[in-house]
Amino acid sequence: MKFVKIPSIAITRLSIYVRSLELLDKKGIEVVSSGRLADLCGINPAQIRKDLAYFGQFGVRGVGYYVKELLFEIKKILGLDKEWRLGLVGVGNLGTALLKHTQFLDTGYTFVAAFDRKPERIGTKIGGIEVAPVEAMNRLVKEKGVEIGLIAVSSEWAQAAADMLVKAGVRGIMNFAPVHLECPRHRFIENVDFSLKLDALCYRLTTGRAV
Amino acid sequence: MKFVKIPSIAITRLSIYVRSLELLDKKGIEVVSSGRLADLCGINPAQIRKDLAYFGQFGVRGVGYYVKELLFEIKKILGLDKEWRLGLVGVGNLGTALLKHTQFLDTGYTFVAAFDRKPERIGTKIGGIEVAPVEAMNRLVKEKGVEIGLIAVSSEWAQAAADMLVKAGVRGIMNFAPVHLECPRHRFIENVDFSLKLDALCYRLTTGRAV
DNA sequence: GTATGTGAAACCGTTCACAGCA
DNA sequence: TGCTGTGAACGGTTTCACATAC
Repeated sequence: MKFVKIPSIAITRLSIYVRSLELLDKKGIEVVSSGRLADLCGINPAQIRKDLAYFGQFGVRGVGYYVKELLFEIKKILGLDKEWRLGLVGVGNLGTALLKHTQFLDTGYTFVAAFDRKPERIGTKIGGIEVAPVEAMNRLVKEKGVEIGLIAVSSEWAQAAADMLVKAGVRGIMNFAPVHLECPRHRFIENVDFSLKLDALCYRLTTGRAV
Repeated sequence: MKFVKIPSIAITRLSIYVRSLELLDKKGIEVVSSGRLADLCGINPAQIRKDLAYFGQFGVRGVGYYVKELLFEIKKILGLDKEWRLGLVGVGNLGTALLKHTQFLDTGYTFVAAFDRKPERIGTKIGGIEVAPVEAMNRLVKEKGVEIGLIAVSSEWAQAAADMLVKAGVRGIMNFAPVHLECPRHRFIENVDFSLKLDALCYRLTTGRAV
């Protein structure tokens, strides 16, 4: 077994391939070359072959890749061959939108719990999930099997929310607050920070640079 | 004048510096070294100095950077020394959350228009903005001076929304739909794609790799 | 013939280390 | 002395080009 370092961005690209492959599969297309897939994703064909090579040999020389097979393999690599249970912290505007975001339903993600600090929100039902007080987090995370926590609270409370999730045993966190969070080793945080993206857009519009 | 290529990620880091500098400024701290700022942002000090060096010399050797001055300069570089007018396309769950997201108010962004296809949503007022039909886009973009368009429609409609915005004269687009959009030259698109981030999180949780 | 898989080269971004200056 | 500004070294990612296999 060879140990090669896998660029973290390669993982993101695998997700992009999954999207295009699902589209091809829906159209009934059975075989795809790295060149064709590259066009669909806007990525260099050699890049695609290299990304796949990190994990094995999935293609047939002179032919290409079988769509269903490759889709299955990439999903297995990413861990998308199971259902993931999500817990939400912060049922404000964004949190509510996430709970109601039914598009999660076709992909392997399901909300199983939602938490908030504010008493007036406790007990309300949004997207079929009853909002619980943060004090119930330890218990509910275990009961419902929450594996990934989504943080949709204000910047000031985001770190506290992360700490509570970690303490309750959650190992993966998606943070929507525009702030850098700390977490212990073997816990993972991904940040979704759209104000950074807005700023980048302003820079581009101001300078005309393609960045 | 020297032409050096500026890494696009450097622009994102400038936004991060702005956040930390605003915090320092609020605390009344007047001078900061690259080392101290590096600690706050979780970034290498040499990286910070290099990022700033792309745009000029803002520090004082032996002293550091004057917080207010550096803040002013970086904001000018990013184009954040003005108010930016936003237009929203798609007033569903996410779109509604964005309109109500009052945190935009303290940063230089303001929503001035919102559009939707669905007749039942037209005319409703959300976050002080009246929802208009997409047919009114050409007129309203000019009237209200929309500079940046936010796309919060489903994947199927995202490209159509982008085309309409571009046709109406919008040069910058933030796309929240999980799909790759095409646009003409000198138009800029930034994608906020949290399903890619979720997938990356699953990979990390599955493999235990820090990526 | 055609498309994959992969070493090697090119490219780009980060970090080091120190010269330059207050 | 202390910290910035920056050329050079380093490390990682992307692209090329071709051997390999169907």
